[in-house]
Amino acid sequence: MASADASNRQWRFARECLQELDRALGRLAGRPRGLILRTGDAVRVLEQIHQTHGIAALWAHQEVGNDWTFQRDRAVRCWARERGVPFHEIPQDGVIRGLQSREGWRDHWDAEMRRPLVPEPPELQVAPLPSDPLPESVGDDACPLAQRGGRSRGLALLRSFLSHRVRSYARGLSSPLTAPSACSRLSPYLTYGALSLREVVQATRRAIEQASSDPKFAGRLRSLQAFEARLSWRSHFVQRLESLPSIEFEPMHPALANDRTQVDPALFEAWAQGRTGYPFVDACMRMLHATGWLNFRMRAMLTAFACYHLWQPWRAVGLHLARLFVDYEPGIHWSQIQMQAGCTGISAFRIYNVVKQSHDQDPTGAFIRRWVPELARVPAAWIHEPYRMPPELQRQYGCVIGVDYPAPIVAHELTARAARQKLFEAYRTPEAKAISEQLLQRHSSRSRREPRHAPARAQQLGLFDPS
DNA sequence: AGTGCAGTTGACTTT
DNA sequence: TAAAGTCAACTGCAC
Repeated sequence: MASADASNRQWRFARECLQELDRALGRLAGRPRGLILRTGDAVRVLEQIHQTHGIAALWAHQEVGNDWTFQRDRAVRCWARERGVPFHEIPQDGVIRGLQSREGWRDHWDAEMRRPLVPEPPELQVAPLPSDPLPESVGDDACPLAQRGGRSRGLALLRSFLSHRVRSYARGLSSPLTAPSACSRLSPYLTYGALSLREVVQATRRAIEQASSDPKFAGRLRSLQAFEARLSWRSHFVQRLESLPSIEFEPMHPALANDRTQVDPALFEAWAQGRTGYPFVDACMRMLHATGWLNFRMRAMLTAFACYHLWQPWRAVGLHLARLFVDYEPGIHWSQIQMQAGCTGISAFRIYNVVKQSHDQDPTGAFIRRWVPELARVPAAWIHEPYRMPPELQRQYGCVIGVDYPAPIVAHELTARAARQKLFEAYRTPEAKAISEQLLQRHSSRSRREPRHAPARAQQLGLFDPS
């Protein structure tokens, strides 16, 4: 495996995208296959092709990936310079390399998204080069319920989302029960480039126009606007990693840098495998294991539970989740992990109450029963906190705590309170506040509208809320 | 009919 | 898309 954030479920998705691209390019070239694939060290592969055929120029998308892709691209740039091969990298998603100030960034993003799509070429000439086979798998993480890759599936999802699923978007995205169908599910297609952000934004804007002009579709206007806003937040976070690549390894704000550095193997594994004794947390983790996807709010809750209630290091937490997300996108991921772990110093701390979320998002317990079969017979009254059941009920419902299902690994109210205290102490000092101010200037968004409660909230840390 | 009071709601603050 | 606490305004009800 190339790096600690990579997993076979991601590779399988990418592989399916490549296979479909291969066939599509083949059609343009009038052959069964159109893609020439090479595996191995990028510089060595390029050098070999250059030796045998001569490379006139390199064209690539400008990737904002992890440190591994960054180092690879640096090596390729270096090689291309040495060999006198022009290397063109095309900026993606409105992200700007070498950005100095966030001023005007939103307008730049708007303009990028308005530019016309590049048309498909009428035909293609494929060089007569041999192609390596695609590796079958890069690990044993099968994830059979994961989304399948390929542009046609991405387009079908885009159509179904904008034509009808978007109606339940605003209402359905918070609960893990409704989110799988209410959310667009386009994220992995955007991550792997099977769909372009620009084509998704443009399709969304057409739907917004339709909803604005046709009363029949007026009801979905809010959802569509919320969706477009999230697409722009997506670029915002990728931009953050582009501008501050250290956030993959170092906390943005040093206030807690020397705290929370040790993994507690028992607590961490219980969280990582969905055995915390909190049914809603465990159901979310197990759904993620099984499907490779979870809605945003529940991702945030899992992260907060690990980093606040269990006080585990954000990077270990982030790596585990990265491997489980089929749609792992480094820029979004590390920005979000740091925010939800309280490492940025420029966002409000969100310490979720996992029992409250359980009641709010899964009132009947249907979601828990689906993913935590140990609790299948426990009625709604006890399912959120089965450890409160009297022993005779535990026996009656076939779920003895500590035997059939674990007891809670921490007392969530106590550990939440402790985390809150530590956070506010760490960020209260004048030095910490000064650093927050600097980070805010450089890496927060510039909203076109004034924040609603600017004066009151400026006192606090929570100026900026992406959601 | 007006008063007292428990309980609710919503805006806002604190952690 | 935090949660919990505070407080004032409001509501429904008993008397």
